[in-house]
Amino acid sequence: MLKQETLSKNQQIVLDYIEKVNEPIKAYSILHNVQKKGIKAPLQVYRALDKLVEIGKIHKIESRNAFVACKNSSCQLSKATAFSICESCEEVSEISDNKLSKYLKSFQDKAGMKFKKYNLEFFGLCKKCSIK
Amino acid sequence: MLKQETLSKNQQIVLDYIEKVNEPIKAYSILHNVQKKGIKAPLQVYRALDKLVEIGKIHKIESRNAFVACKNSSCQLSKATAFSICESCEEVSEISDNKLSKYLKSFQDKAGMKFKKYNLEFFGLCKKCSIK
DNA sequence: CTTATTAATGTTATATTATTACACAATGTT
DNA sequence: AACATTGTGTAATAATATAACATTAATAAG
Repeated sequence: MLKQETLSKNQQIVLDYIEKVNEPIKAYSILHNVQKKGIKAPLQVYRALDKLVEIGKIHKIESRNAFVACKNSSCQLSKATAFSICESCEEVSEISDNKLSKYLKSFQDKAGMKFKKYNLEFFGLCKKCSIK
Repeated sequence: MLKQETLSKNQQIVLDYIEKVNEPIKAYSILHNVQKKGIKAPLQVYRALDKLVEIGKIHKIESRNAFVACKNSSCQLSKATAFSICESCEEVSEISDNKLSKYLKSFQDKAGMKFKKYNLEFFGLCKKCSIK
């Protein structure tokens, strides 16, 4: 039985906006853009973001302090995320590669510890930027 | 020819402290602890941190906004980092696993893009915390 | 060795990101 | 209805990080 079918008002407003922009966006930028919808304070945004991250609807790009809509239906369960980030134009894409995620999900460290979650961020130059 | 054999005064002070504590530590905590050495302002710490990250002497744990000394001599070249993070006690260890790093260094996304850098953070419970 | 260039420092102020604390309202359960 | 859980609203503040500017130290080039 999957939980949390319905989002609250603020969660839905924030998610709608993040899905609309379709690229990583920062919390205070979200705030500015949803003020017309009645959200007034940072905390209202951060609370919505926390919940949306928790249920896998969005991800946080940790190295950029930015949030992006999830493109990968399986994230809601696995919390296993991978991104490519262009260091020139800051374009970010979510990587969904079965082989990679399989490999990382089953990874054990030298003490045999397994992990229930990971976040991987790759850095380089995207196609456009590498020909400039 | 390897560059940057010698660190500047502030860089050395900050690195010494980070190596001494031997666990992830935050910028303002570093600041408090090196004030007796004459470092007075956040920017002095951040500038040293930037340089130390750049030359691979320390790494930033992005999900925690914290910095830790590098345990892995090859990082200075590769900028390829992996950590395990205990979500209970916040213990962080740098993973050095040849197979993993080889796999990730050669990883290409679906467009064939290769990456010169990555950061991977695994989350779970460490040995101590998992038996509690 | 002196001039040019680059890297580092010192300092103040400020920007950006995120949380605490508290009162209250809506929703779901028993 | 009573209770627990989750979400909201608001103000204040904490924590993290950078901009701008003046100066000094280190390096390298002539």
